[in-house]
Amino acid sequence: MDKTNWKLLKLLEGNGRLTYAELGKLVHLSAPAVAERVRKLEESGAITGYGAKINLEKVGIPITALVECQVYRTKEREFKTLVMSLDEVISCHNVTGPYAFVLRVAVRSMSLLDVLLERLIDLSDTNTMMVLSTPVSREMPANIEKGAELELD
Amino acid sequence: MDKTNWKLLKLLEGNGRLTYAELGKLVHLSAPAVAERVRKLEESGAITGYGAKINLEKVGIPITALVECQVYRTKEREFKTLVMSLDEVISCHNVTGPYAFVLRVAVRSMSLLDVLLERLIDLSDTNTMMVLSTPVSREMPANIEKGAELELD
DNA sequence: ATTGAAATTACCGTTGA
DNA sequence: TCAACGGTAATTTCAAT
Repeated sequence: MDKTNWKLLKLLEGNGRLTYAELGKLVHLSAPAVAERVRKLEESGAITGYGAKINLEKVGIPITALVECQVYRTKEREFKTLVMSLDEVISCHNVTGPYAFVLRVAVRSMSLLDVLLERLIDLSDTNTMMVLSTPVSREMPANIEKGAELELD
Repeated sequence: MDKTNWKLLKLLEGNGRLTYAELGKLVHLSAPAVAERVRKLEESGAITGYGAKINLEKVGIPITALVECQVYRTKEREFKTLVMSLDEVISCHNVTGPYAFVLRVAVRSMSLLDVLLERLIDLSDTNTMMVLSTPVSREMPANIEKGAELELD
């Protein structure tokens, strides 16, 4: 995990379709050298895949909310199952503290949010925060180079 | 925004490197037809780009936390500026409710989390939840097809 | 179907442990 | 001396048109 690999990760995070030749230009390496590094990053699980970035507003899903869920003691497993089955749940974090789960949900309309919350309320006490804007959104921290000359993996 | 476009979005979300030919097979369309659809999705801003998916643990960043920040009335702008400058902040949502901002942060060590929280505390009251696991994480809702034959864009 | 580009392979040189 | 890494070049595959 040297500085070059961090650069590659950051470059691929920003544009997952850069070619090895292009990456090579940017990190001052040959295409095969880059290919080998990327292959190892993929093999080690550091890179788990490549995906399109989607603007939910532009596809007709204008509403997103954060939902904190204080799950009833006996309903933990049931809750997890429910959450994983709900299409509208974009992310679900299991966290420390009284609110065991924090969900990010995306819906077409407030009425759909309503029915969603109804289902969650059967198994938990919820606290809902509507997302007004998202000034920061990325896959990994910026400027790792600063503290990083570590031996990893 | 017909059913085929939803399928394309979902396929590209899962694998941003699928070729037009491969996509064509999966949605029963010719490669050029798919290319044209994807081009329009990109042009309209529905697809904003393509990126690598990164496993933070595997790259030596094992700790992530959610931080709710109740920003002091007079410090809103200053807070936003600070947050956008912090490398460790992966996402920042501006939300309704007393906690104006919810951050997701990723760090190498608890001591780094400590210094990060120190800086936030100057401008806000914070509540920190350590992320134990993330059972769900995706870019867009699953199974949009259900309610969706809408005319969008 | 053709053209061009990118991925991959093979081979060799350098370096550092 | 050997293992790891990078460069060059040739080949093959494959995607875009």
